[in-house]
Order: sequence, then C-alpha cells, then structure tokens
Amino acid sequence: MAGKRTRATIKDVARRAGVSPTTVSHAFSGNGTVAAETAERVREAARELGYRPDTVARGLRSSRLGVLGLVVRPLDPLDTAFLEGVDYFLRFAGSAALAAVERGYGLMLVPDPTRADAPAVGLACDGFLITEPVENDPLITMLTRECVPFLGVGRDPARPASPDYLDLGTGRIVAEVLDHLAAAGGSRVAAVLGTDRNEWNLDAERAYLDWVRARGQRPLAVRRAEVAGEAGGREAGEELFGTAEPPDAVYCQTGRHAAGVLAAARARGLAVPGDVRIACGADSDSEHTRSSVPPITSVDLRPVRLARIAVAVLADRVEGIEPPVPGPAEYELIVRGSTRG
Amino acid sequence: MAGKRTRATIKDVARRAGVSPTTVSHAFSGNGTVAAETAERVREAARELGYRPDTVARGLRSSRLGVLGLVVRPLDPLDTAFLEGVDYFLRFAGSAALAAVERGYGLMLVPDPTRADAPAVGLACDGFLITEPVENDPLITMLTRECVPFLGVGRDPARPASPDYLDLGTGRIVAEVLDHLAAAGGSRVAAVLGTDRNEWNLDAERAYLDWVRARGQRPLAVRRAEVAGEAGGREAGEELFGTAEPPDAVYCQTGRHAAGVLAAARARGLAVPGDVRIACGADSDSEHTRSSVPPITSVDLRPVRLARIAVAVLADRVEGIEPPVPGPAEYELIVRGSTRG
DNA sequence: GTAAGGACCCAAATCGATTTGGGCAATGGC
DNA sequence: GCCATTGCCCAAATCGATTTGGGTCCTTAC
Repeated sequence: MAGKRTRATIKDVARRAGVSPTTVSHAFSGNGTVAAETAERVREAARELGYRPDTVARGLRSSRLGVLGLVVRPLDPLDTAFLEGVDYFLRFAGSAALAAVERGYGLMLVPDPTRADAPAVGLACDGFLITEPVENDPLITMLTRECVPFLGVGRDPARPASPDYLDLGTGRIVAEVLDHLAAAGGSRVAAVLGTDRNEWNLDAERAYLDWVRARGQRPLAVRRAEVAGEAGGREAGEELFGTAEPPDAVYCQTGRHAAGVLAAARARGLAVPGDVRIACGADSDSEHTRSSVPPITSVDLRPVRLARIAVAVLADRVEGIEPPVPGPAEYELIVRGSTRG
Repeated sequence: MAGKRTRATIKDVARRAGVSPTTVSHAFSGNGTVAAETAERVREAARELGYRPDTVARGLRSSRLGVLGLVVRPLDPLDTAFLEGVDYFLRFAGSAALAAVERGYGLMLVPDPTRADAPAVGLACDGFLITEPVENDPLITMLTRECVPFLGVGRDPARPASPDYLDLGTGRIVAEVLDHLAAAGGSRVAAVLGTDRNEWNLDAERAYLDWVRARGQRPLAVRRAEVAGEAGGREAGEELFGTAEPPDAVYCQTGRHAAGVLAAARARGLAVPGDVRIACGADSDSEHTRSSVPPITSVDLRPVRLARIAVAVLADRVEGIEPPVPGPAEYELIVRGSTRG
C-alpha cells in the first residue's frame, strides 16, 4: 500500500533554482552568504516543489532528532498482562506530549531501550524522561555513559539526589495520609506496600516505619506486587485482618490494592470507615478509589502539572540550558467516604 | 551539558572483528551469506563495544523510522489557551502509545505537520493517526499525495466514507442520548453544538435535526466554539432559556458546555432535572460532568479501546498488511443525576 | 581438465541533508 | 598596479547504516 514516497529533495530544488544543493541549504539555514535574489529564487523553487527538508537526514548529521522519549517504568514488564486503566500514567503521558509539542519537540513513549526487544527507535531520542526509576536503573547507567540528557521523575533510590531527578516528596505525602488516618480515628495503622524498587515504594516504607515508631507502636506492613492489583490487595487485607491485633486503619500504596483491602474488610463484616479506615497514597482519579463503595480517600499527585515541569526541565537540558530547579511537587489529599465517619 | 556522543559505529565493529562494514551489516540482518564463525566474531565484537545500529541512519536508507504519529485535531489551535483537562484525549493518547509499543513502534504526538511552525520531526513518521479530522483536512490531502499511510479516527466529513476512517457512529450515539432525554421527561429538547467542522459535530447536528423533525417539532440549536468552554455553555444556556418557548431538556456536545448550561439553568432558578434535563454526548469522565451538582448524564466513548483498534489498523497499513475492517465503535451511556428524577 | 556454481567477502554507491574548504570576481586601499 | 578583502557560490566530505555488483576461492559435475 505504501507507494513510492517521492518527496522533493534538496537536489530537486537546487536543479530547479539553477544553483547547487549547498546554496539551497544555506538559503534556508542562513549559514553561508547567499545573494538576496538567489535566496528568493530558491524559496520560490522550494515552494513550487513543496520541498520540506527531511528530518531524518538532518538528524543523521546533527544527531538531534527533535524527539523526547518517555519511559514509564511501571509499564515495563510488558510480558505480564498490563492493566490499562492506569490513570496516573495516562494523564502524565498526555500532558507531557502536549508540553513537548509546545516546545517544538515530539514526545515518544518508548519501552526501556536497554531491553533487547525494544523498538530500535527508542535509542534515537534526544533526551529521556524516566518516571519512577528503579534502583540502579540500567537505563540511567547507559544514558550517563553516553552523555544523553535525561530526567528522572522520582529519584533513583540507589543514587545520590541530584538535579537529574525530580523529587516527588513521597515521605511528606505518606506522612500526611497517615496523619489523616489517625485523625479519622485510626489508632493502629497498617500499610500495604508495593514491590517495585523505586522512590515511591522505598520512601513510603521508610516514612511509614518512621511514623509508626514515632508513636511507639510496632509496624504492621505487608507487601504485594503492583501487578497483583485488586486480588493482591484482597489477600493483603485478609492477612492483616487475620492477625491477633488487627489494624483499624490501612494505608495503601495503590488504588487497586486499596480496593482489594476494602473488599477484604467487607467480606469480614468490618464496617468502613466505622471499624476500619482505608486510604491510598495515590490514584485519586482511578475507578478503584473513586467509584468504590464507599469511595476511598486518596491523593491527587497532579500528574498533569508534574509532566509539564518535567518536560520543561528536560528540554532545557537537551538544548544545553541550565534549567531552574523546580520547587517541590504538589499534591492534594482527597478525603472520601472511606475515612469520613 | 550534552557531551560528545561516542557510540560505537558499524565501522568500529568491523575494524575490531577484522571484516568490512558490509559483512557486519550482513551478519546482523542475515542478508548476505556470512560464515557462522565470522558472524560469531562480529557479534562478539559488537557486544564488547556495546554496538547498537543507529536508527536514524537506518531510517534514512529505509525511509522507515518505526514511529507512528498522532495528530489530535482539537488540540491544534495551540495559540489559543489550551485547557488541560481533556480527559478523552489524554486517555486516547496514552492507550495508543501503549498499543504502539506492544507492536514495536514508538508513538509520537505531533501537531499538524502541514503547519509551518510544526516540529520538523512530525514529517518523519511512518504513518499517522488523525483524531477528528476536519472538513477537507489538509493533512489528509498531503498524506494522500505523498502516499503515507494514515487512519482517521472519525471521518473527514467532506470525503466519502472509506477504510481510511474509523466511523465513530456519532449519529447512533446522539440519537440514543436524545431518546434518553425524552424518556426522562424532556418534551422539548434543545442542542448546544460545537463549531469545529468534524464528523462529531456535523453528524451530531444532522442526527439532532432528524430526531426533532421526526417528532414534528422545530429544532432549537445554538452553537458555541469548543474552546469557549464552560463560559460558552453558560451563554448558550442563557440564550436557550431566554427564548419564548424554552426547552425542558438540553443536549450538549461537550462536557464543558454542559456544565455551563447547568450553571445557566441554576442561575435562572430552574431545577435540574426537575425543570430541565441535561445530557452530554461525550466526556463521561471529565470533572465537568462527573463532579457537578448534580452530576451530568454523559457518554463514555471508550477512548482506550478505540485507540488500540486504531493503532492496530494503522500498524497493519504501515507494514503493507490489509487490516481487517473493525466493527462499529463502542460506547456507553452513563446516566447521572441530571436526567434522573 | 574445465566450466559452472556456491560460499564468502568487500569496495563503492546510496539515502538527504549539512559543513568544510576552496574558487572566482568585484571592490577597496595603498 | 598590486594585494587583500569581501561576496557569492560550489564540489566534496560527512553522518551511519544498507545494498549493489562484483571478485576470490573452492567444490562439483561432466
């Protein structure tokens, strides 16, 4: 179906204008010196032929393609069935794309280019946005070695903090949610954490432990893989509620986990929020927290705003500008029925 | 900041393996004949040097870059302030990106490449998805001329139906919403339509007119630009409710318009849904319909599913496969308080 | 013994632009 | 009158891969 692409090349324009390709290139880039009249003739010829310089050829010389890559780590195990309703990511990606376009770039979603089966085009990006880098992220190792600009949205937990990472302020967020659970009547707060080794999980765990110990209590935390989803959350809930001293409040890392914990509580005949309060540190906009009965208190991490900031910083880097250091990430606790008596 | 990119090239590998670049290329592509032992030596050298072929250079020769472009028409007037919360688009884009990656492509959001100020990279895509093509869409004209594969998500209203466009079934959807308004007690149904000249608007208008006339009534429709948003909807509402025979039900094309109409009704002291029923043909998932008081009945157009289908069809085209013709687009009417007595 | 046919490898052309390093004429300064 | 400068233009090299079109050997077949 794809017939022959017969776009006019720089040579066609040169022939038609009666000059050399060099002169055509100069006429457009303003690089050499070209007589005004000649330049006009060249533009005229280009217009007649509908000439547009080929980005790929230009990219080959300049090693700049005009594309920013977006790597979403939680999406990477593509072999495992991916659940589509990850609202946070969808919003982040859409907003980043928009911001990139406004800045003159295309934004491309790519899987980790260090994976062997990744589309090759992933390597061609001028810079990368990496959301939720994992511990010792191999992509960051590679990009650092090859001097390709990047920006982590979230720190690489194993590397020192640096301007290469936007700090999500996970600890602050988790502490606020825990405080809210306590204020809503929770006296023994458990946590359901994820297993990905990224800032989000590791900092949340630390924040939870700190918070609990500051109250002189013993931590009660279980871990479930993010991909285990609602079923995993339900398991976790059953485990928690089955202990000798069951919690009267549960903090969850993901909306799916929270929905599962809620289901487990109801199955045991526990009233929410009467007997158990449930809150989630993210996913305020997902079906799981919004449409459950009762709806689950959760946190709006402002992915749309965050993505715009990330793109601005990365684009500056790609262009060799030292970007201003952004302030702390914003968020908002959305209180819902699961913690509102 | 961007230091010198010193990735190994095919020549480096050739030198190290003691063969010509041709042989290296053949060893990887399996194109010529290469002795098994030589191929192994080449692979070994490539591994040691961390060689990965340069996609841009390859793209230059093959004129295939491995990138699908996504053009979202309603986003195109980027000069006008763009409102970020366009959930439909965000979901569509995110889902399309994911589907593309699973298929081995990158997905890039680009503005209309026929615009002079568009990022040049937009032209380099192997194929294009165009959501909501406008009448006589200039991009479609260009792509057709240059034999670049594309797929319209929504028809170009000025061109004959063809497999180049996914039919959104707008007429069907609008008719169902209108029926619902009638069933909810609306006896005189007005419409607030958009101004973009795309399938969504033009077919909706036709469907509305047909529906009203089939009941022997006179149509009562006003038009407001999509970008006018909630304020535009409010104006439209005031205009409608100020007429001699005000409607007792209003169909809106966008969630923002609907929110504005709702505000206008309340400002006049009209009860919703008691005096006026309001429903929207889209945007079931936006703040404007979901979080208003009362929430507004609207339609889930299933953007996530639609995007996956679109990518599958387009990727087939790019690869020269004749894709199966997809069935009609799915949708679901989400009934909410604005039409539920 | 010789010709035909593989197997294996390479030099050079190619993709479409940009950049380097001149060449040629007209002008200006002394 | 001569040299230096400037304005204008072009041929060729370059970016990093793929592809074309041979060129050598070495087997086989007759």
